[in-house]
Amino acid sequence: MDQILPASFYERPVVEVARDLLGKKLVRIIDGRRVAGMICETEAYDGETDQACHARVGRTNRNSVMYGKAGQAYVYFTYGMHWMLNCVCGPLGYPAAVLIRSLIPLEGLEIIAGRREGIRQADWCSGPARLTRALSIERQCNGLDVTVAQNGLFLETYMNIPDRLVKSTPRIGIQYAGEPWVSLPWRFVIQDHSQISTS
DNA sequence: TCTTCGATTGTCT
DNA sequence: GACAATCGAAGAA
Repeated sequence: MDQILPASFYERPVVEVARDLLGKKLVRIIDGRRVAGMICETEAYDGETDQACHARVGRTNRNSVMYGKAGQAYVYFTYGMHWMLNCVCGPLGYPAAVLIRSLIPLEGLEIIAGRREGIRQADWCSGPARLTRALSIERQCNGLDVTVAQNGLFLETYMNIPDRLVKSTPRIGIQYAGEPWVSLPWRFVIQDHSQISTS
């Protein structure tokens, strides 16, 4: 049986957590029903020194959740229309989070289909703003504890992804950050996920 | 108060 | 491949 990831999972260096989040299941309860997908792409954002991280400007009202306890959702609005989902990591008071960039839909497909009408299934959750749209994740999810089921947003164990199937690359959309931040291999993707079998 | 711009996406050429 | 959409956060004035 799949288990909810505990706070201790997130209380580690954010780059490690980003790697280990691959193959986990993101679960959202919508109208009492499970809607879920396997995480296949993540990015790590690490502290105030990381010039790509929102915390580079220090603590603000927007990014304050990142400074809080590991295992919370940091959900923010950008480009005037998109919501992004992150998981807060590391020790209390240290701003770090993992951006969830894509999912493979697994449960509640008919609900996702309704929310992503007219879009082909391969693109339902293949982007950070697409998956929040598909799973109905918006402002009200900011700060939620994702280590308990009662908030309707949590992560579960699912598959273990071996290193040979994990690819790391520079992060997307952060050209403004400058070196070394634009080049750090802090984006993780599952390579060729058709090869993976359930364990 | 005013200006700039973004951890993106969908549409149009 | 290029670009408009769209609005709140952050910083300057």
